[in-house]
Amino acid sequence: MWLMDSTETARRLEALGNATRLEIFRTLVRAGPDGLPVGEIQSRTGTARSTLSHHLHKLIAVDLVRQERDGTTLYCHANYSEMQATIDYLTRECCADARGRSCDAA
Amino acid sequence: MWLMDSTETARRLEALGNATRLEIFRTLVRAGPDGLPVGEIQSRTGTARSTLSHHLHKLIAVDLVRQERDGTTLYCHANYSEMQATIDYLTRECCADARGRSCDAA
DNA sequence: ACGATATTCCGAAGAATATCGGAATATAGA
DNA sequence: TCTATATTCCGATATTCTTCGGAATATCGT
Repeated sequence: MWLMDSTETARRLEALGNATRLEIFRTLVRAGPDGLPVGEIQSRTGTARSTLSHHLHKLIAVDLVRQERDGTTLYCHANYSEMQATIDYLTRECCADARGRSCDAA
Repeated sequence: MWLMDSTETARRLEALGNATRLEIFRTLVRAGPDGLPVGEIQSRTGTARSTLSHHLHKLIAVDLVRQERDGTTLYCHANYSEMQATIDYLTRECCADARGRSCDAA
């Protein structure tokens, strides 16, 4: 099993650490594996098209979102497994002390 | 049980979404509940004092870190329960689709 | 090829961030 | 009170981010 490193995690948290992008990502996650066209994200979140494109690219750059073209429309999907890997990192590295005691067990 | 909201989560992810701050936070988490003096974090992470102070305040502002004075030294502690609440938010809102299916179950 | 639709790229303005060295502040001990 | 130590605040710079409107690009159906 591949374990994420600190730098990559920071890059992903930075990507999610913006209210607009977190909302975009949540929208994609809720949409399920089939994803959503960019235009649909646009109308659901009310983000300007160019701004949305910019934010999507930030999420794509850290592999939390993927795009797939179908004709003229681009479908965006949340990358569930990479998101899970990120959460796993946080649980493992940011939630347990040196003795491996988890913070929710305290 | 209090559930975090999207805005607060974004603010926390932004705080952790910087390689230097993530390293600082990890250092505090590993140190355990007793925490560490600022000077100790400084020598462990090699961050310049003023920079470290700046970053610590960002973490404190989102309640992921707490400080407590003992004489001339300030002890910093990771706030485990708020970190856990943040991870819970991610698991709940960013890792399960509309039917509540979790991404690690896929 | 043309028109309609979907999306991205360009350029730009303003705001926020990361980082540092050095000055200022607070506390303890002699 | 004086000195030493611990930490924060100040000011400054270079970089990056957010956001937008409009132009450019890609694809489809006719």
